Amino acid sequence: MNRVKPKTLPGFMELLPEDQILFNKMCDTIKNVYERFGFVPIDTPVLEYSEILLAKAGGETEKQIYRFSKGDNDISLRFDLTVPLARYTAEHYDQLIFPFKRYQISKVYRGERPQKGRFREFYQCDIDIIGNEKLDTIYEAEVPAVIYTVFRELDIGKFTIRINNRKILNGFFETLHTDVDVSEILRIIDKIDKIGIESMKKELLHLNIQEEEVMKILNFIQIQGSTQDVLDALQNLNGGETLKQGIKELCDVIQNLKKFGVDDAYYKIDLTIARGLDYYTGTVYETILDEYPKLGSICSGGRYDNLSEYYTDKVLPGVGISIGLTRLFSKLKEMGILQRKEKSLIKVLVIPFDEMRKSYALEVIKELRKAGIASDIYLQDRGFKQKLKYANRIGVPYVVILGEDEENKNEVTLKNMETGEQDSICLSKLLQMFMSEK
RNA sequence: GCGAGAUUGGUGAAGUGGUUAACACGGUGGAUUGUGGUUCCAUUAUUCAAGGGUUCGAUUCCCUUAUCUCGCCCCA
Repeated sequence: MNRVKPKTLPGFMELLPEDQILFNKMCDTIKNVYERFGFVPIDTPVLEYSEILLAKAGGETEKQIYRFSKGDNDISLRFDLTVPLARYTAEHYDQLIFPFKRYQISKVYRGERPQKGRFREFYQCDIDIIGNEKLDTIYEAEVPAVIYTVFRELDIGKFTIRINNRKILNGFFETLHTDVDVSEILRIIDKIDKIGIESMKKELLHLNIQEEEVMKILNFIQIQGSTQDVLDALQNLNGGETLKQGIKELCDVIQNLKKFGVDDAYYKIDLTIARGLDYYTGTVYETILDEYPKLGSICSGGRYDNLSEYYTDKVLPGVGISIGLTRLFSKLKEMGILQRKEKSLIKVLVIPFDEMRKSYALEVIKELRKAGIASDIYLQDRGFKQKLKYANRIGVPYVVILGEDEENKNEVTLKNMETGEQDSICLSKLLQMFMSEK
């Protein structure tokens, strides 16, 4: 036999059941909050025509996309959920109800070099709110309100939603005397947390920006303090319409955040947030865990003016955000923030003592399941010790033992696996106990 | 795409130019067949990524290839 060594592709996360249970719980929490805020679910194909995904033709995207042909079709794996959403919205425009609030939790694929905390297959948990021609700016505050609720409920420690506005950045850079492309500068500014202010200064000078202008940039992005301090400082800046507009939007968002009930300890204005994706045109967000800033952004997004411009004439402004769940989960695991271990989801395991007891045991499990109690039955013919050992390993809290005595008396023995206590009771009492516990 | 390092069983790993490759975890079986998580015993890699070379002899030295990890780029 020529055996193939079992192995998974690098950059593809695979979990053991106990971790998968944890992962799914996080997923459920996120989904639950999304739905509570009125987002409807959609699902799009993993594969799309390459021309759809590459319509925008950003250089990086093309390099990282998984692309292949099958017959005459040029096909690619989706690398995010926003581009498929753009296509979806354009394609089903006439059947959608706007503002269209949808969420999607799905896997995406990026063919890049895997590294720590970067995956080639990972889950994104997206929400977007898309308007038909117009979208009120108050939605730019609702999105962080959703994120605030999600991370509060995930209970993974104190976090900060950092907020900025691309119009402020663009408006500010208009006032500079330089030919350098704004996106070049933004890219460097975005890296400040990673490389520090000195390296950033060097890189800016390296772009042939005058020292005087570089100092202006540094002074600008170092505007800090309380939300009110930053807003005041911004009001004092000289600039054109774009800057003014950006500042107004930022003020609105901050005010509305309060109305949505977001605790002001959980967000702050951060002028260094730029976001690489160039489709953002207004408010942008990034979220970090306060205790683990090195982890980087666990969730980011922003406002865009025209989602589907490559697919339709309709103007569809929107705002959205995405949680990179796979990375978040793997980091949280690595740092030991997630611990609760459950190897199994069942409440009770039914163990027939011997072969003769199987039909009685099946009778009992049928009733448990009918009553909606998550339960399982051990059906392998092995020693009784082995059966209990199995129960112990899967971590089930209760075991129901069925032997000759029990069957004769029409009872069951319920054993608490933690304390070791056990008691013989009748079936209806057993059902009652678990039903009331639910 | 560029740069650096690694590659020993199911996992974490120690190790050496020379007859049987530590140790730990995990797995399996057992310690008077109606009671598990502890303990004890047994067992668990003819083989050190693949191919070639040096050598009496290589898992250990050299070369090539492959793979992986970590940076850069970019990003969740």
